[in-house]
Amino acid sequence: MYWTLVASSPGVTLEIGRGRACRMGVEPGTWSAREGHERERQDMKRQSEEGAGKALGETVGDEIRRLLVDGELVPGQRLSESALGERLGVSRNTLREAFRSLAHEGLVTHRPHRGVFVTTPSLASLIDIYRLRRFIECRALRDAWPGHPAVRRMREAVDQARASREREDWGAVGTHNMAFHAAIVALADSERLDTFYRQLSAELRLAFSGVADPQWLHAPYVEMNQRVLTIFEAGDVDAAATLLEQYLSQSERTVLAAYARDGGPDA
Amino acid sequence: MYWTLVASSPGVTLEIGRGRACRMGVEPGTWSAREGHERERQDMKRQSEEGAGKALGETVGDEIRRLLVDGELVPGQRLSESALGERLGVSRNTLREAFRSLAHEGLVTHRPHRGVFVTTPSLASLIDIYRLRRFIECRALRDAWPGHPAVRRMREAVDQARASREREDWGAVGTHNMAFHAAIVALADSERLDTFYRQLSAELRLAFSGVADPQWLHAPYVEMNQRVLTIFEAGDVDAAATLLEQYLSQSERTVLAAYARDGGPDA
DNA sequence: TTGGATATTATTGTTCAACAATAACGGTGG
DNA sequence: CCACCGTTATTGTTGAACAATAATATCCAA
Repeated sequence: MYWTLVASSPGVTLEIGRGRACRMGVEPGTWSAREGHERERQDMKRQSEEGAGKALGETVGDEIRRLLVDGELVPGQRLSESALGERLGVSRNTLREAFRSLAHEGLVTHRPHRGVFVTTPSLASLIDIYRLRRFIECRALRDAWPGHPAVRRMREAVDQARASREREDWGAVGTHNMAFHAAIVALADSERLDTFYRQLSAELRLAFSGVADPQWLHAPYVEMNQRVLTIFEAGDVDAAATLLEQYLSQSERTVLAAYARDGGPDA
Repeated sequence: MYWTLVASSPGVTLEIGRGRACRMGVEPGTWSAREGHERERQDMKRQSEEGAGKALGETVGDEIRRLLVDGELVPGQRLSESALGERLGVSRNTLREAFRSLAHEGLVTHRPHRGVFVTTPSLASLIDIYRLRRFIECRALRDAWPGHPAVRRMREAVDQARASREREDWGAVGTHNMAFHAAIVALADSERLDTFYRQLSAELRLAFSGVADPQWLHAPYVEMNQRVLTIFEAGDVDAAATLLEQYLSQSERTVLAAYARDGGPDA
């Protein structure tokens, strides 16, 4: 059966329905690397080929996100369109599209005619982010259903953080700690809230990247996460939420102090 | 005083400091209209000239946002790059950059190789949005300081909504009602939360646009806003928050019913 | 007629080259 | 030290071109 297509106001068309299924045959096109950074450039292409229907622009965005959390790009850095485009093997236009997404997430800051810069979190940003974390996480924990699937994610995050601490892999400890909090937010069962929280995390991570001493930033909280989880699983959600709030306030003080010392305005 | 520029890893440069101020002389370039939609095209250009350093791409995004809230673009519509670009007088590349921002806000949905569509809010989205509204607004109201400047915005929104109701301008009633709720969120004094809520509002507005009968969607809530405000100003924040929660739940039921009737899957 | 495979077409994805516009830089002269 | 011009590198934007793909139309056989 076929449905008809109804045109409307100029510049737009209204899709009513669609026809039958279609074939999916794909023949990967050849791609020639030129000079320098060939590995990364091929990675981009391959990822885009394997990724199910994802546009190259989005793949580039993911790659830049990775460079950010890996600390290869540090706050304050200017991202030159031509140079970064060359490095990633994409054109300026494609890169600019990726920049727009990243700017919307707050990871980079777009200053017209001046360029795109890795966002330097301000003291006000940190305070704002921590206020929101208390706002969101505590409420999510308090209202949670103890049997929620995300509880399992909380448990896994704590275990993995502990394992990473044994290996003294402080970066991984930070990652798993953050996963613990993301799981708390997931208790609220809101897709939009999860997305929002992911942005907050990414921005917070930027602030961490400037701190000289990641061990003290992450290690102490493994046990605190464990305690929150234990109390929560015991069924005393109010106590768990209260503890979480104290915990977040303490974390905030630590981060603010470290920021003032290492990652301040003189990045 | 001049600071030096320090280069780092390939593809990026690190800006340490900057030189002196610079002149701002601007000579507006000529721009030739060709055929059709000349008014809109010139509007874009003029706005971009007047706007302080805003890139044309962002101006285009704002324009599309306007078309969306004005109902000129309805959910489900496909936005052709060439046609819409022609209509707005911008190139495809510029338009695509604007699309990326809009997609990130959830206003449009990007389906690779298929095009950009005005987002059709699902039932699940509406439920999610309303849950978040209760989550955010009630807490913001409960924790608010009664002397907060946003209280004045709440009052103004109620007054303007009432005035618009007299004129039977239901679209404006909806706008001011939403401004009332945005003001409530502003009580929390969080820049990020405000941005997030703005997105939720925009998405909700999309859902409204498909509803046939805007009067019943907006008119009843003018008085409820008034009551919430009165109780809040009287100092009983808990009662105000409780009333707001009931109010939001009722609104949700109304919207869901209207959605199921008018704006359902058969858009 | 039905169903499935193949060709066609319109659109998106991406690159490239070119130019306009601008901010930063360097110098000059007071 | 400051204000006033050129220079220059970068971003902003365009248009054309081509590749890649989804949707459509065509065809052929059962």
